Amino acid sequence: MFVIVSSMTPRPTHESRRERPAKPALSHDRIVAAAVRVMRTEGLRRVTMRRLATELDTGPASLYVYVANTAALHAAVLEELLGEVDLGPVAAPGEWRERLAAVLVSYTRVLFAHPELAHSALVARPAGPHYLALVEGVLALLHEGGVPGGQAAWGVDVLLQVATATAAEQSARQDDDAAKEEHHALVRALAEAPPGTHPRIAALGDDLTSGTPHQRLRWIFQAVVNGTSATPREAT
Amino acid sequence: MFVIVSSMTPRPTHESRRERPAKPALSHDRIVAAAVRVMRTEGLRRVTMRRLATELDTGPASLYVYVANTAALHAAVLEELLGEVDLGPVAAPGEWRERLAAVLVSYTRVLFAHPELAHSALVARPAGPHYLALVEGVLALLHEGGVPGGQAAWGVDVLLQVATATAAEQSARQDDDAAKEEHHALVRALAEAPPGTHPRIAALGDDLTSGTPHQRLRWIFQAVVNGTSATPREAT
DNA sequence: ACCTGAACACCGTTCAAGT
DNA sequence: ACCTGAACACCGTTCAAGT
Repeated sequence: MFVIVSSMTPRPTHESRRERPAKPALSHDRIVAAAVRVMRTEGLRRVTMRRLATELDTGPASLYVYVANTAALHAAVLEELLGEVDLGPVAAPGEWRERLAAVLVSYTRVLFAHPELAHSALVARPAGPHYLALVEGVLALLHEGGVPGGQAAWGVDVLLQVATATAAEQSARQDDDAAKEEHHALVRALAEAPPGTHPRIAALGDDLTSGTPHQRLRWIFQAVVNGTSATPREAT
Repeated sequence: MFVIVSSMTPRPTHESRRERPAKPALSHDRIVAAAVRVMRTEGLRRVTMRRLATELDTGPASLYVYVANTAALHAAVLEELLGEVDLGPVAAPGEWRERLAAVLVSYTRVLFAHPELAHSALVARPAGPHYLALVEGVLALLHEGGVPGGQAAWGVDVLLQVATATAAEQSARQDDDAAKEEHHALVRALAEAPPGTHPRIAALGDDLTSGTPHQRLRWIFQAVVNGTSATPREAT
């Protein structure tokens, strides 16, 4: 029995590494996996080179062999998370507009779950397989809806941008007290704008800030899809 | 003559302050003014509590009497900069769509000049007079164009959001080598996507990344205005 | 009330030196 | 080639103590 156990234990390559299990080699994948882990447990704010170095039991300088900088690290985390977007509606039956909205809502839901990530997604667009699959899915649905190619090509960008920006905004408010206060200040400023100098703001009143985030998001998707579908590229 | 000069020199209130001119008292305005100064000369990245404290010849803790945190500071800088947006087209003659596009282009131009600010503008919407004036101007033009109030109320948000996000993205690429490389990676990934799995991306090819930033921006504004104008709120 | 020194708890990134 | 220690040059924010 002793013999069997002994034969199952991998012999360390170097005598000097006998004490603990050999430290697994660093790699881009291992760093990103650690980053996702830290983000889920401590938030993206803690996904720093130094924190990750600690997590991987090394020094911060070592990470620069595999990751160019902090922004690239965050982009890689986003690409990983994008795997959670439900692209099922692309191939499902039903009205194309409804299915497109469903995909975009799924995308925003993923970002909502990770507020700070949405913020970084606005600047650092990922270029990985999950992002490409999302773009392909949106394009397929616009194509099915008869949207001309040139318009779809530019429209997909706007749709994802609007979805990302909305998620970044809403979710920042969700768990940041200062952001919440800032939003209240805007609502108040809009409500108190003098009709003399701000007739349109006064005329619209509460309407400017009406609706739930979900209602607004649905309308925004509809409006951008309609605009994309109806606006020829040569118009300008 | 000696007497005259002497009488023109303001007597210091306290003997102990005689040596140098009295340090002017801190205030929100003085802090924001210093922040704008530092941003123009060193970039928003240097607009930190500590840098500003140095600039104002005090310690970082002192600033917290007037500014809640760094995000609020950046929002105040943005509000200040928004004073540069040209709202002339609002009251000028001409086609309303053209004038609306002109206002939005002016807005993005201001943000383009200060890349990092655009980024922060996506999260921290200012609530100051310059921002209100911009919202009022956009609403006035949508009203002139016969866009129903409810749609204009929600549309103004989308228009400013899309303008801000585009500025943040384009301008980040403008002066950040890493961001430039990231964009190239995306262009490459789109160009190399296999037609088998990504038929729509392959079909559109270069079209996905075609056009100058200005051309794309013009089309985006047109499309969002068209969508806002054509999409009733009860649709969803 | 306003201001501050000092401290706490962190950052990103580079580079020469090691294996 | 890969990895690292150590250093450089910074951060935001709080709090007890002073004026």
